[in-house]
Amino acid sequence: MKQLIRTRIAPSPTGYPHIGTIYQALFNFAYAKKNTGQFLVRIEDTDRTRFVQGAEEVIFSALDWFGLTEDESVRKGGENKPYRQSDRLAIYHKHAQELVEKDFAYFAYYPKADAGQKKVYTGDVKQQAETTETPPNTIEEMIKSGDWILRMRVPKEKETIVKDEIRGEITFAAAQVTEQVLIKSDGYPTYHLAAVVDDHLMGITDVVRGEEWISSTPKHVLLYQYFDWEVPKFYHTPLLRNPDKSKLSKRHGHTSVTWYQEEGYLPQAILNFLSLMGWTHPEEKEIFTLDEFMNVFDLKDIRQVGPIFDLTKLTWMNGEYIRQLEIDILIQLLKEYEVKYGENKIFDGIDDNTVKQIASLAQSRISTLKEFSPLITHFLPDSQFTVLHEKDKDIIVSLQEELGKIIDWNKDTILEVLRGVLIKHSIKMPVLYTIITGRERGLPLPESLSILGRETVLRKLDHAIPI
RNA sequence: GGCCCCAUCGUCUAGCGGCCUAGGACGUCGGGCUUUCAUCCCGAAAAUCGCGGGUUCGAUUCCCGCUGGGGUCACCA
Repeated sequence: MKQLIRTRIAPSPTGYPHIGTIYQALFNFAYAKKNTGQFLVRIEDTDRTRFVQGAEEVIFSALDWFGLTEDESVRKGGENKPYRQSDRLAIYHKHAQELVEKDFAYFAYYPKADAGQKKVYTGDVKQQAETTETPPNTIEEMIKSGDWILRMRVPKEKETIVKDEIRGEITFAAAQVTEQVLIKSDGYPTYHLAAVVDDHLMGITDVVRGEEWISSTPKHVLLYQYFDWEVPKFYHTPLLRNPDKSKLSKRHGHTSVTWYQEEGYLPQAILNFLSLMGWTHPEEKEIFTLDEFMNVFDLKDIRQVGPIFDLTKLTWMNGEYIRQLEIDILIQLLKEYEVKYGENKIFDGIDDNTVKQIASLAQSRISTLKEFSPLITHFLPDSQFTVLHEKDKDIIVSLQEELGKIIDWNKDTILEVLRGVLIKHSIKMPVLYTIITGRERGLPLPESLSILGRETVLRKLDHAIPI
């Protein structure tokens, strides 16, 4: 019988939701769901100095936005609760105590003054400060004192072999594995202890996480051995990169999910794009749904090269998704977007039928929801047709006269009139387009004028007084 | 610096010893359609497969070295 697959992501509530977290969530979610397993979310808030109020909620709403909804978590509950590490302190203490008793961990003296110091790399690991104090006997005593931490022991001679399902076996010499702090002086566990304990207790079978964790995996393997627990399968995915090839960061790229929302990207497009970072569809398809992805993908096929996150290609893909949308859905999305992020109340005072026509014209011309509003400004009731130069006055007059003669007001009759004006004044369409709309590109003119309606167009032309 | 991971067009990538005079996509450039722009269609440029050694009848594909890039060496995750 096949073992039930359980995966997880373990984000820290330290700020906005990171696109890298979504990248991990995608693979974890897809792999679990593909195997009718479960995908859980555990909140790793053991570093209270970096804790950000409200960050937890934003993580969940981001997951919902992408449709990567978990089976178990703080908000969903589940058999393995609690799912927030700060609520599991007693569990970590109990297991840490077990390690102390088995002599797999020891107390090290670290006066409070040293707390929070980032070690400057010197080649030596400073294991503990000089002291004549007697070490504590239990975790409890340690926390009470506040000057001690708990470190794991690492066998001096033995090398540790880590099996990565994507990269194969990786061997680490003992000297490379530091005697990692397990419990900090404030009683909170470090990631290493907490993650191992939780992954085991929560029945995680497959750990899918970023490449940055490879070098600390031997510590984790050692801990599993100390506890005499089965080691889960590890998959280390490549890291998303900035254009300068460094690990994707705020400084050089866009890492916040919020940013993508504000820019008008669609979650399906982002997911599709992300899935192509380090993975290829067997038929080399570029556009596919999350369902299709789950069907055909395999964690083992993930490449090991850190891909550069190319916004240009994402934008193209987003445009593809927008073009595929049913027009009513697109309108719905545009409306929601404008309510949340828009500045112009572009949909006010425009009836549904008109909105539909405008949206249809815009659909092939926008790549993000954000691009819609600037494209249609000339439809706004108080917008004005622009005339930049006195020399164009004659053209405006011709337009007024000729358009005024139209009996059956539609895009074809309008186009015919416009053509006549072009010939009369010996100008080309781009010139006329700019005279009328004040811009060089945008929605097609005959259609736009047709939608605006004869009265409005003539009125606007009236107001188009040369400066 | 030690250790670990990695290395095909500018970018995302296909390739898993001969089908490769290296394929696709984005982007770029040119053309067509056309009422501006876009969509759409057609075409082009773009990788001496990082370099050097092997192994082999034969290497982009296997091995080694070098170089380059990335990650990691916290009482952060």
